[in-house]
Amino acid sequence: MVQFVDARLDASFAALSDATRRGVLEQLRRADASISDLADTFRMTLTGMKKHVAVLERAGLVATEKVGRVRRCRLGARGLAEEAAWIERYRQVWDARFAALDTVVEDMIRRETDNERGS
Amino acid sequence: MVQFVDARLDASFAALSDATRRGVLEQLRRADASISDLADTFRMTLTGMKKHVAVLERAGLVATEKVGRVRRCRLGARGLAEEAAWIERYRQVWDARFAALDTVVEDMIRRETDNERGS
DNA sequence: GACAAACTGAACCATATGGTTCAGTGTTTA
DNA sequence: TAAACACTGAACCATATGGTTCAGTTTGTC
Repeated sequence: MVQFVDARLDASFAALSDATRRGVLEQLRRADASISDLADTFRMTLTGMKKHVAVLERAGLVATEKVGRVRRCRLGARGLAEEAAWIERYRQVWDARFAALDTVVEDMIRRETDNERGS
Repeated sequence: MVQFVDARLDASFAALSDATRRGVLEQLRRADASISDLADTFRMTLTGMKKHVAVLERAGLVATEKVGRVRRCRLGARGLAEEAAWIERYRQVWDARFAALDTVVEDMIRRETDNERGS
């Protein structure tokens, strides 16, 4: 199973590593849109935008549906729970370090004021 | 400033989009390591691993320091706060949707049991 | 001083990415 | 039915990525 999670994380982090694609998610967060709408927003050819949407769709972050001649794009059902969890583990490590650093600094300050009082 | 954040997110999400590099972070989370150590763990040439470390370093996720003939690698100071915040915005959207879906489902179930009781 | 260890840099390779143009196909609309 | 619209697919291009080998350089050890 680990490999599946790995592949999924590969796909979604790769999808998120492009500013245009993050922008597309931002736009879809507000409202559904067609490929044309998105291409227009990001001043890009339809073909170019379609590729970006395909990347987001493969990662499960966007879902699309053809309605007449328009392809309606909306946020996908998958969410980013795995990704959030992965990142959270690291945030904890870093937070812990900063907390440790804080303690050291506080200690230093306390000792300094003590010395001042003493002298 | 937006462009800086954008470039940073590009770099860090791209860095995270490779299973080997996520593995390197996992290993460094437990203990610092040399390029050799990491290359050994992931059965890769030194040169190959050095490139991965360079990617992580450019993204600010890893910091390195040459000590004698060894390059010591450890988790970088930057953390993943920006990334966590970015993802969190989307998690909220998706959570809200699932909550809404839950309400609908609960409603359906309630109505069904009411009907059963009524008939 | 000689040799091994640990890294570094250049060069190469196959494949992927982010974009384009161009030539379609199917769908509305006048 | 003709024209316009929205998309789709193939082909192309430049550059990036993930790996390798090979030939150094620096540092530690006997």
